[in-house]
Amino acid sequence: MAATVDELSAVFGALADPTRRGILSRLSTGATTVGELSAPFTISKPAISQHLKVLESAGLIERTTTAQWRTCSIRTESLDEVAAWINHHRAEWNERFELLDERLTELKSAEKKGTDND
Amino acid sequence: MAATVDELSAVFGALADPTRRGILSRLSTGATTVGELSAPFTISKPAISQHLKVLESAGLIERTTTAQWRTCSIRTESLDEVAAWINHHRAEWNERFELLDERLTELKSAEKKGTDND
DNA sequence: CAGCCATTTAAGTAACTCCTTAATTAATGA
DNA sequence: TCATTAATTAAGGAGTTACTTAAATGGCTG
Repeated sequence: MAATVDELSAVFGALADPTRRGILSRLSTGATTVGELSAPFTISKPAISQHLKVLESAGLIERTTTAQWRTCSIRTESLDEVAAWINHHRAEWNERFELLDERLTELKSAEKKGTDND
Repeated sequence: MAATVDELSAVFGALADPTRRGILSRLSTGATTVGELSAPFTISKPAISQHLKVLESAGLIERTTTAQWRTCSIRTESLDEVAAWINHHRAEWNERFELLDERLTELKSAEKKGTDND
């Protein structure tokens, strides 16, 4: 384990990988085993196992052992933390952008030339 | 303008670092220069510069050059994408957990006969 | 018990991250 | 022009991540 990564970093880090987000997406249709979980992915089972370990230590999933099957299921609390962080910042930023938007609207109505870009 | 998987990874990855989240937090009080931005951190300016590059390529900030100062400011669109992903999953998961919660409540009220603990 | 099944651990590797210091670019002002 | 200031690029190192294959673990079953 590397020097105590804070929870938020762990959760964001866990979500930064498309395979792990895929696992969570699949898991949101219901708890399942590692074998089923790894089916849609081309990578090996040990690789999936490692991803699950990351998700577990970030608090995003729970694993319970039933016979030889490890059932994975989702925990929402970590997501809630992340959502709180994001929404906090979005709220602040959106206030600023509303002010900015007013000024830009003024400028636009003055400029009104109409060039499109992507 | 639609979110691709890679964009999402880039944004989550960018948010997975406490220094970068600190930069964003500071930036939410207003646009500023790299020098001011790096003041509260103990790491070198090039390190901050590198973090800014990550944030910029994730679409979380914008940099404009005015004389020898690079002004950094926040973009919210990437955050919106992330928030959408999270809220999508939270909604799904919360549905499942509400169902679970009902069953647990039933169980609790059934148990709640002789024991007083939580 | 022996063998099978689902999954994890172990070991190794290529690529990436985060940081450093030194050199570089670019604008300002005497 | 030359020195100063602001920030970046370059080069490199320590540590981490994401994968691989091979071996091990733990439970089930014939």
